[in-house]
Amino acid sequence: MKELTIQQKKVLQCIKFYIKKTGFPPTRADICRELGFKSPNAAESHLRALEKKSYITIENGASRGINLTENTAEKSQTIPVIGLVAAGSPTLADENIEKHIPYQESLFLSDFDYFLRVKGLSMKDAGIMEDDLVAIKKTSEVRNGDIVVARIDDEVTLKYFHSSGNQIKLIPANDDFDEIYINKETEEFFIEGKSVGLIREN
Amino acid sequence: MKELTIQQKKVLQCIKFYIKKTGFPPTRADICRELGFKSPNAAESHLRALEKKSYITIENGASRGINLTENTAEKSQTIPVIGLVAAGSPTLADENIEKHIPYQESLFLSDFDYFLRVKGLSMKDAGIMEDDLVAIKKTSEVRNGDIVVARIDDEVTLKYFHSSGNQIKLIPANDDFDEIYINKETEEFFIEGKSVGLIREN
DNA sequence: ATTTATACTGTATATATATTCAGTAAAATT
DNA sequence: AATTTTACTGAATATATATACAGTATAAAT
Repeated sequence: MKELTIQQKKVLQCIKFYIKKTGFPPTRADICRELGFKSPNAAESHLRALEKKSYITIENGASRGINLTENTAEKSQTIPVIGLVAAGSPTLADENIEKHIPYQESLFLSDFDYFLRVKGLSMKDAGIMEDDLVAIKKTSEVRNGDIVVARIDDEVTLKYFHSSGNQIKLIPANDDFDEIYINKETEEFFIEGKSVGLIREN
Repeated sequence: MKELTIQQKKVLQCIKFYIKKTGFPPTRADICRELGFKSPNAAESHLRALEKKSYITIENGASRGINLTENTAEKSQTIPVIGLVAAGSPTLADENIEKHIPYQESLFLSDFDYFLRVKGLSMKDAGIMEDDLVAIKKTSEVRNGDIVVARIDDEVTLKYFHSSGNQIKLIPANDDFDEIYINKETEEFFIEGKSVGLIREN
């Protein structure tokens, strides 16, 4: 997929927006109106450039005969799947994103920001198995008993959360693993988010 | 939403199909071609009827200015959630359907037919917990090791499947539960489908 | 019993629209 | 240094398209 110029991106965005708004693609004149061009040929040439780069197809002779390519058409929103990397927090940076999966609003009861790919079996008694995708909502407002994504010294982990006084307990759901105790005052600690759902692809 | 006549339904289907195929709505002439009308006014009148009944909106003067109404536009399909009822098989009959949840193709690796709401903890070591939604694909082609929905004497259960010779073993993933042995020849037994994924809403 | 909606054919036409041609100019590529 | 791509203006035009008008006929609603 060849890169688009800034203007070409604007035209493509304009087409997408127009379709979203009206349900049908724009004419050359419509594009000119939206983007301030004074000649329909300005739109025409951009369209042909977009066609050449395979972002759209054009049905010759048909009015509004613009069709967004499969890659170009906005599918239902997608949610990134992030690997649980030992070092570094789960960011939405490209290099951490495993893939995107289609997302439907109201898939879970709460909205969420990304899926975390689970490594290891430290939460197996909570029914969270290796390679499961845990839906994570980015928040630091968590309650005792929540399953949270916690970062301690650049290490990220998924555990039950329990706080009392200055002490935070991170509790695994597996007897083979140990509880982690953190002193709020002295130790660096951060809650990335909490689990609001789970998907397993098997 | 007023009822449509057979012809109006055909026209509406034609519009939907055309948009799916081409990415933009049909002209009056396109509709005539698709449905065999000889006058563009046949299409025009149907369109105005559909507009009157609020199935579409028409932007006057614009070519292909047809827009499917929110209700008319096909949303993502929904998948039924079925309770694991002790007696009786999970059918798609209305009385068994708990609710529908939005479905996105390619949510799981395989397609599937319904979600089964899990009762009990007989599969807890497989990470399947109470109230989880197991995505079930209706099939009787299962392999050893698959998690299957089996029906024995009108009782439905979710277990690991293992077959050897005339004997079928249904194995729970919980030491508190017993394995079930079935003789293919003598006992009535039926595989409803197999698990291809899981969703947990928490 | 009368009106309205459905379901078309057939003709006509104003205009909406794609598309070509002729230019200009700067930036990027070869 | 020469060519191609980008990024437009401006004018012209064939045709794609919506839409009105004149009919015919049957079914449904009031």
